[in-house]
Amino acid sequence: MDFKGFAFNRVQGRRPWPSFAVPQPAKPARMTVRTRFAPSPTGLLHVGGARTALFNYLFARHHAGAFLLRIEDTDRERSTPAAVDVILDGLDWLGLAPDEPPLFQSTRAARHREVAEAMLAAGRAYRCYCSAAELAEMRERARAEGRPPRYDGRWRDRDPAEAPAGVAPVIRLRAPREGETVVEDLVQGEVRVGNAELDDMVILRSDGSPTYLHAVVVDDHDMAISHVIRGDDHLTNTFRQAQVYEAMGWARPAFAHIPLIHGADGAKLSKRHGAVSVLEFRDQGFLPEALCNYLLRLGWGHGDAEVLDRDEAVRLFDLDGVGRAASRMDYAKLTHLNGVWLRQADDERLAGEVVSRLSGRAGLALDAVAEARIRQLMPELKERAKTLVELADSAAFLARRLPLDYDARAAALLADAGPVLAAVAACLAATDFRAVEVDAGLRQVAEMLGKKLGQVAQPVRAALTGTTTSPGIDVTIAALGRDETLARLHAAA
RNA sequence: GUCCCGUUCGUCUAGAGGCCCAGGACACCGCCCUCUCACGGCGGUAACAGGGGUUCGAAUCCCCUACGGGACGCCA
Repeated sequence: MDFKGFAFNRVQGRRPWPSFAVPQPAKPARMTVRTRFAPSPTGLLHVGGARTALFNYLFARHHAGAFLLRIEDTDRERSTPAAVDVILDGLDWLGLAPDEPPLFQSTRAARHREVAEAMLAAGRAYRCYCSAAELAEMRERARAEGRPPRYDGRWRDRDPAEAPAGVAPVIRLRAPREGETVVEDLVQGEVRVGNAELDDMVILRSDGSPTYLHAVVVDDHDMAISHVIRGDDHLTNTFRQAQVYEAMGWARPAFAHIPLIHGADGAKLSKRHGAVSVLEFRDQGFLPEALCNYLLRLGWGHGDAEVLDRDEAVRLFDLDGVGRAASRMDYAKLTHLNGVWLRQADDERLAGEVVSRLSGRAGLALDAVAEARIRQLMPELKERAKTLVELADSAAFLARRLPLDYDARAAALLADAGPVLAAVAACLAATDFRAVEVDAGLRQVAEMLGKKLGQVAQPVRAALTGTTTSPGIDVTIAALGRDETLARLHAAA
């Protein structure tokens, strides 16, 4: 196995990879499950890619194997370090860090060329001197005649001596013309195609660089990948890749093509469908465990299981639970799931998220006092929010300073609430501001005034928060504390 | 155009010949709980794409049609 191609330089110093030590025990390599996620750095990690990564990760973990990352950056035009960081950050956030340092495909060009040359030497590939114009014309004619646009193999058996001068050739795979290529796909089942449908694909470009289809095979082989789990847009590519394995006499990995994710309208997922990038979901206040949970259930099911943490997912996940049809993003369900995970999340962690999301907002005093209030009320706040954005909004009143802004409904409630607020203030002043005492006090005031509890609580809520919704008024008052509560009551009275 | 894949409530799915006049979850609609908002509880509307077979019996097996998606580059 050759891992010399690993590029450490780009990732060094930016994050601690879980284990830099590459575990290569004496175990038979083929028996070990090794999966990989192989995105091309094009600027964003979208949810489809994230789910592919998740499935690869879960499958590897389930089988006590390794999960690897390969950055397919052979397209130097589009690949930038920033785009690589987006992928790394996204995976990191989702908790899908690979077990070995990422392999950058661009560092492996020499090896790809070497394999292509070997195929050439073995007669399993040949040089083709067709010009771009020639190929275009070939496709054009085929299309006009209603045939599939294929390379016709004109240099397949031609004497290289006839090569036109000054033309740099590409290397093409000498693919079988008869029979058929069969792929046993772990998700799609047995898929077969007649070899006559396939043409001799280019494996090495005229500039000596490898094509994607070729590089992937060489890298998967060299990385000892046992299971290739990828989007089903690659299904038909698999036939050609299978032929490369064939030509090199390499054992094929197992393939599993998982269906794609579509937007709510059933069309291919794109920006116009709303959030598609995982970092975007992070900014919109989704928790990584919620996104993972949602993505897991998209295209995979296990009985009625809906809410699954990482451990359960690892325990239950396997390819036989993966469906075959494309699924649509459902933001409502994701949001619901996020609420479920939010309620289960650690208060301290959520308080930290809220503080960082609130800091920088105008009119807020995020001092130690405010943070303490947020922490204290967090168990109640998180019960009511579906996203971190909502959570932060709902906590903002704890950090506001007088004078408060009242929204329309709150203002209406406060219009003639003076006497009620005064009575509440007077009553509370005598308590110790613990929730139970506050509750008892408010009930007393209500009874005294001949009002229902709600008729007292709502104006108070409006006076304290500037809005008409908040956690229970008793715990809200307790979190705000004596001085702030009384000050806000007086200000609104 | 050619090839490949797919099709269960609006959405995600359970279902691998009788347990299904199809179950769960989200969304939606009622009711309950209740100081607001949530949470929670209870109940409801809602699907096997269509047509042929096979079988005592089909959502489950076969064929056809329709629709949807994907792939056909010296992109990845």
